[in-house]
Amino acid sequence: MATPDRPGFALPLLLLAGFRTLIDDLHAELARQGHPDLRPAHGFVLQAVGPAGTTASDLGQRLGVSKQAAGKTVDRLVALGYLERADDPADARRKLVRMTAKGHDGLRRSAVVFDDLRDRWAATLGAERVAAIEDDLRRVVPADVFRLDVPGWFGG
Amino acid sequence: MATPDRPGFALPLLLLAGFRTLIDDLHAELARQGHPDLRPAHGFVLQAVGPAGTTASDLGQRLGVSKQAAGKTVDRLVALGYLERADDPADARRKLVRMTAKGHDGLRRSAVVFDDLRDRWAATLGAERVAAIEDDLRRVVPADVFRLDVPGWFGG
DNA sequence: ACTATTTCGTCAACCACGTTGACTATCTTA
DNA sequence: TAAGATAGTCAACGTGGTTGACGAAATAGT
Repeated sequence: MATPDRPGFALPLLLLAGFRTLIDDLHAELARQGHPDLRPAHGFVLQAVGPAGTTASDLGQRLGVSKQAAGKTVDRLVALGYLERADDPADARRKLVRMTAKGHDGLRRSAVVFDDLRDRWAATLGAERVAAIEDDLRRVVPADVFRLDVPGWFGG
Repeated sequence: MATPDRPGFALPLLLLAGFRTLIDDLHAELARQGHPDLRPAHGFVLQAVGPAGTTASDLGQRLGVSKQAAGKTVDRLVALGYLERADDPADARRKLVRMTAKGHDGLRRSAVVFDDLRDRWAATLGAERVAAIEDDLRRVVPADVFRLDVPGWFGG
């Protein structure tokens, strides 16, 4: 991870490397646990769909992409068995997007693995330094970079 | 940036958000400074090409992608005027990939902007906390996640 | 020196993920 | 009821990646 002589280059590179390390470890473990075709982007999507379900347009807004892009991603997740579509009885235009049992399983396992990876970081760095990284990043990241604040997540 | 109740989800999200914030700010500023069509991926590529130039195969290895993917990316950057190809007099198979003056300019400006953004983080968090984030991430990221350690970067 | 192997670049086909524009069907509102 | 906003979809396209195949050129091994 040697970086150029300029100090500013290291920070983005290290943030990306940290993210990629976590994601790579997550998906290696998920593949072992029966979810080999879950891709990095899918976790965000499942999370944005939420336990209550959504529509493609709303999903696009939550993820910050167009409704068409969201629709195509839903297509893929449906083909993989993680999501399903259903008609909205109250609005014939709408198609509700819901997680299947497989979707819930994948998301639940992701959460467990992420907790585990965070513990591993805490074992190396100390719990307070991991918390400090999170606190610092929260202070420096605009509140609207991601709007994945779907209430009720894993609340049970 | 509210995240699910599970603690482990916040860390990857915040690392990604931090990275994206820096990259978005960088490219907004680069667009203002005459490089509107420089994309996030291009900075990594220019950096991997280095002042001495490379070949597409070597570039692919440095970036961890196939030589074909590297070749296509070079095509795009050549079309944009950031890179140029030249025959290797010592090996007729090889085609040297070099940065143009525009390429050097873009990379130099990127470094300046990144330094500036890091200073802005230091103004908010304190210089020692930014340094602590970098140190912590270095300890937890495997050494081979990125091999962009091209010697001599911005050394002159 | 000649064959065998490796390496470099490229072509083709494909996939994931994103974009914009256009269009139909449906719901809302004035 | 006519007009307008919204949901989903189709098509075309761009970008960044993949694998497989292939010719041309360099290198290794008799």
